[in-house]
Amino acid sequence: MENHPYAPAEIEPYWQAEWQKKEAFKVPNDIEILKTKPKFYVLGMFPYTSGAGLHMGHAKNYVPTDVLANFRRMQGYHVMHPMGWDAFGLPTERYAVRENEHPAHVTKRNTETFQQQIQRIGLSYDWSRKIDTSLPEYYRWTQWIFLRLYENGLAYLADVPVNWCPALGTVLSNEEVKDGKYVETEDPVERRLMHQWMLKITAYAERLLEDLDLLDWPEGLKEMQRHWIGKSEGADITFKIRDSKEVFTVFTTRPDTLFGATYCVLAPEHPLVSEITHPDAAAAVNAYVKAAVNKSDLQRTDLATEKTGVFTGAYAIHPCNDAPIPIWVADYVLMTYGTGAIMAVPGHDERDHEFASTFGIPIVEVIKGGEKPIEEAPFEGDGVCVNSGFLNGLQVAEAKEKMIAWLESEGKGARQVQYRLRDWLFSRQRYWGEPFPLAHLEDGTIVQLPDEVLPVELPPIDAYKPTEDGKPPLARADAEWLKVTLPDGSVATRETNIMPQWAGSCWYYLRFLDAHNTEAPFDTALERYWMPVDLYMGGAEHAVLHLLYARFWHKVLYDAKLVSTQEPFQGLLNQGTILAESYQDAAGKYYYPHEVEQNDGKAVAKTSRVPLQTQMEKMSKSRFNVINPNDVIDNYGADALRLYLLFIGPVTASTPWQDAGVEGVYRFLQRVWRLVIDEDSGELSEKLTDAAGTTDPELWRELHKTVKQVTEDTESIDKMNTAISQMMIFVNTATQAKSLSKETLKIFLHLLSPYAPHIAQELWHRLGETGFIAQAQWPTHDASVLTSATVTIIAQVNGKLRNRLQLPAEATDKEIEEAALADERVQRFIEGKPIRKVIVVPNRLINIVV
RNA sequence: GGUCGAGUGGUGGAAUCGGUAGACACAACGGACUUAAAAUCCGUCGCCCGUAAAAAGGUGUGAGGGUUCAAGUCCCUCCUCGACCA
Repeated sequence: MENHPYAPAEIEPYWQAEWQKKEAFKVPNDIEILKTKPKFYVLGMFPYTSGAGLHMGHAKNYVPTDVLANFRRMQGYHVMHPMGWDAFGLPTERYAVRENEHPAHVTKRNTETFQQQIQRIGLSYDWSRKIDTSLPEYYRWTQWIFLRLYENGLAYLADVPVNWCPALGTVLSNEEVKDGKYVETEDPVERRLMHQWMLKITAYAERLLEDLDLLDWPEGLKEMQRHWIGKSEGADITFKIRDSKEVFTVFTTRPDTLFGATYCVLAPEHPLVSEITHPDAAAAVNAYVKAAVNKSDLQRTDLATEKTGVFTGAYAIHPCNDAPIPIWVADYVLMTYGTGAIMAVPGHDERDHEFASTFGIPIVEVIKGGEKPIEEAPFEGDGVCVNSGFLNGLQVAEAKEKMIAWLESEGKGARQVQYRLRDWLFSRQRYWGEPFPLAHLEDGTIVQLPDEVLPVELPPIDAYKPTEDGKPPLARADAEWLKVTLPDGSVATRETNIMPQWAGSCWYYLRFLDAHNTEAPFDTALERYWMPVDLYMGGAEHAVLHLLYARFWHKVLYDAKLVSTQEPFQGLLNQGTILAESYQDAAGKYYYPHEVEQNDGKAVAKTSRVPLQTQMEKMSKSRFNVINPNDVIDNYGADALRLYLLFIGPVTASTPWQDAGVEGVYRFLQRVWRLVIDEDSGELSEKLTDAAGTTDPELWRELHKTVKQVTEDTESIDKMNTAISQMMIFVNTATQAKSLSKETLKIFLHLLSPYAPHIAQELWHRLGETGFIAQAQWPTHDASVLTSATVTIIAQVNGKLRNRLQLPAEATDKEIEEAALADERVQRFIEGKPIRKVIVVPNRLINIVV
């Protein structure tokens, strides 16, 4: 009977408590002490603290970052590795309304649960730096940074069409709306013009684009950001309108096709529409404009949908040949992109071609090179200009330049750069968010509140919904809060919008550096020491928006000389998602695994016996396939959870969860345990000796091989799975050894410690060491131990493996060739045929071509 | 529809600069131990052919073609899946 087996449930809570009590992972805030060592800042994206608690995706993010933090710490770095809560936001507010609780109470409970769950994983956070974006001591500085944006003219009010959800009484972002419904509740969403705060992120478009080159990010991710910013170069072209003084401007990336423009289109929202529409067409145009307003941008621009539009009865004048071209109104042109008007070239643009075909508008070929006649299909490729006056015979690139030069000289247009990126809609009509530090004077002027009065705290209100007259929930606050006396004695009304959920996460990585500063958002010297973040890791769902918003704020802070780096996140990785089997019936209804049984290899529902489809999908509550990290810890311990998450594949790969795989790493940990502890007695294993590690050269060599590989694989982050493989190989070898040097074992425990900190610490302690192995020095490998006297040379004939030869490491090419030719098996395949060529790859192989 | 990424045993995945395909695990199977089971330990484990058992051989990284002494890796065409954008 084993009386003293590996028992993670006993050792893990003990060491977690010790680490916390002795503040093992606390980093000093004293800049003089910090300067004595190099720094490493590793950050996992902080969680949104919903009531659902920690899920496997969080663990898949926080475990690898923790391994890296442990590793760098042991290598002698000061490591910034903090954790906090993204706590403002709509889900919490909705939950609070449902349960009739204050969102602050809900948040407090949720964050406590999160912290408890995270701590059970044994992550080495410096908890003294914990932040919560919904606490006044934090959002005071979010407001403070907003004022810096405001002062620089980067925040403004505008009437913009927004996604308005009447049921929720709030504006939603485009990401929250799909098919005209709020993604979470399926409540219908309509388009509405509203007075909203906007942030001028477009002013930074070029830098946000260019500075991507400075970053060590995966190329695909940079590409996504570039695409989102969407820079296109072309020209603005001004069109006159026949029988009118009005003109309108279009943006085009294809000025070379101007001669092919056979109609123009104004967006339904374009201010000129009502001005120029011919009285005969007014009724049809008005009706069309009204209908278009409620469609989403996606509905309007989708290539698959039928093109619609109406003719205004008005004509534009072609800038080159004064030909009249009809002006239409169509909803595939958006007011929010470019100028809200286009010149349509059906011969060389897919949408224009479809539209022209539908409405019988002429299609003119101006670039030669299409495979089909221009009436059948548009040609968007490169070619030679035709039917284009002074452009005839030119290639597209030359024609663009010549046309732009001509437009500029004639005063009819100009070179122009256009971005797809829009300004950022920055206000919400909700409660649970940061109030704006602004107020409105009676005459309509907006004034910023002085820094000294921050934070503007959220007032208590009786209901978290808009007022009857459509004002945001904060307008329900009492007069004492709503009225504010300014330094000059005048009285103003507070802004009652709040900031969106993104605001708090735009700068939290800076607050961690100096989390309790009451004088400033952070100390400048600390910022200069720690920034930039060396590795930022999070889910791919944040690849665009969060990262773009945070980069934007950071650049504003940089311009205000508040931070020292152009970019916040030097390194970045997206961890892969965890997949799990899900079960669905023909109607699309999901079933929990415990409701399913296997029948002849096919899944069926236990009660109804209906056949089910089995598929690998991302773990999520709605798919009924979630495995809770805390359940895994209950059964196997945190070290097994950590190892398993890393062992199933590269950190960045999406991999399926398999319960059996956890058993595998659990067995590995048991083998590690048995290397040190005799399970019968609970004492140290009798195999352990005080002899030097070198007394077992074979194991000593395997150890050094392991040191080398674990160091390299951990450093590269994405190879932590093979680091664990090598540790397994070492443990398998050590298990078979008759005796085991404590020296060897202790070196191994260093390697294991970042990955499985609890067991490493416990065994370290049992071996008589004091203190924390997590604070010990990372071992280095001795290259001379790894070199060996003989090497295995692969002998190939015509590229096919025929034998393996053991040869002295210093054998010359000539000697290798002789040995290979003398080999019996090799000879059998040469069979006296003439040798045409011999290739020798040093220390690796020889290939004989016959 | 476009852009990017990926397809390797029954499964998750290894494989440096093009140089031993399948490391390490899981599952499965066989054996030892046990009254029995679990646990543990030892062994087998791509496919084909072959054998009493081996050895030897052939073939094999989604499909087809190419470059090379040598291709999972490089190039071309196609298929499938995923992510992002429209």
